Amino acid sequence: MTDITRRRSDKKREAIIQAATQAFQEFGVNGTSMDKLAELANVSKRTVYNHFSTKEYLVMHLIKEQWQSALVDINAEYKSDSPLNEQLEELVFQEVSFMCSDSHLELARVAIGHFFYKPEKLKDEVTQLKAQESSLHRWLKKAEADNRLTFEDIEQVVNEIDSLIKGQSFWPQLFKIEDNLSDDDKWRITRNIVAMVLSRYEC
Amino acid sequence: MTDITRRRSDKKREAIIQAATQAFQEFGVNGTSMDKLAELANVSKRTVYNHFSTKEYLVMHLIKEQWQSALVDINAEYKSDSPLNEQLEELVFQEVSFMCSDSHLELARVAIGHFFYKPEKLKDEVTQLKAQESSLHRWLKKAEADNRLTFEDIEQVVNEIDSLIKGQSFWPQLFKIEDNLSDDDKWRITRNIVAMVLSRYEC
DNA sequence: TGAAAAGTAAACTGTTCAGTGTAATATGTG
DNA sequence: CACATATTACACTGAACAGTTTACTTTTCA
Repeated sequence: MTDITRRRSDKKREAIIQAATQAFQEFGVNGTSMDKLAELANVSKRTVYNHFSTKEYLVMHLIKEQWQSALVDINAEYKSDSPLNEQLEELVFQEVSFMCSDSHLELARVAIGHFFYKPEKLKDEVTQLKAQESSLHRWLKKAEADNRLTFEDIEQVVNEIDSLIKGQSFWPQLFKIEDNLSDDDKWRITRNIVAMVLSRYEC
Repeated sequence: MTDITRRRSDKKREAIIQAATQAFQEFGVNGTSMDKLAELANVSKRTVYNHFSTKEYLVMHLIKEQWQSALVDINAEYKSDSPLNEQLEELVFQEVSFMCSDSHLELARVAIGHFFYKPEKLKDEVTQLKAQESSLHRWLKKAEADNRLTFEDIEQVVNEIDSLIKGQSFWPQLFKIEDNLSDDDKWRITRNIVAMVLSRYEC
């Protein structure tokens, strides 16, 4: 198989993925027939099936692919010589931005539409997502060890911060109840969250 | 039409509603065929259609019916001679209990399953739900007028509290990621939320 | 008891849709 | 050119499913 052949094939494949990504978000997996999809991708239905043997494979491929591209490493080293609010704002802003990013929302929409009535499967996938959230975890631990924050249950704190982030930058956007956030919005939300957290847990 | 006739008819109707409620939660609206439903209700398919002329009518009936039964009036009068934390805890506890009640979760599951890819319709329904949330609103306003709380944007505060409540007593339960909450859990969550809010906004 | 109301079983219609089979065509390689 | 690989058009299968029709039975009640 040569480069050029592969290139044509890859273009078709790309078109399928492109169309599927968009259609699944807009109409849902169930609302998108393979015929419709092929038409949107400007590709014959048979070609779709040559690349993805079943609809389920296509869906799973998309979810995993988008997961990869959505997974931006959020990292913020704890610094004992820098103000807490600045550091935490930096971290929370990254989380807020990630949560309301198109790539993450799109992924969440497809995944939820696909898994909503398959809670066992959903649980597995969510477990993976949780790995993502350990950066905040680590930062809080170090700040506590450094005697600048005090709390009893770190899981509780992470939960609270997570709730504040998602409640303002994820759930409303997921259901298209609220518009996308501007950078100003994100910073405003971030500052309020940090102010709240520090007023409660700062020593 | 006499009482007894109505009684047989009503029993059938009740069985249909009962079966639909359960099946829609478990398998989703799309995952529940009218044949399956009739079988689960121990009723002929035709009888289902005699009571509900289309599947859509049945779905909407259920959503509205459950909405009614779920809508417990949450009320807490602001009292200037009573500690803020006690009052707010009472109020937040009511909201937490409502959010993670079976009736509310069931409603949310059916509604989200039904509306997930119809954002326009969803928006309408959510607007109605928001009326529910004005009790917290009123309480906060009075506490501020009484100079015991200070904040700039009340919407912001309501949003934050709402996020904290739902992030711990609604979303995880909705997706069956977390088990139902015990009363102890609810109080623990409530106390933490109130402590956080007051540490930030109490004068 | 007999008429009206409600329910039942089962076959049927029409549509949507995932997935397949096939024969023809296009594209690129050696 | 000859060969291999991809793509296409399109007809087809088989299943699921919303909603209907029909011929028949049960329940209620005047």
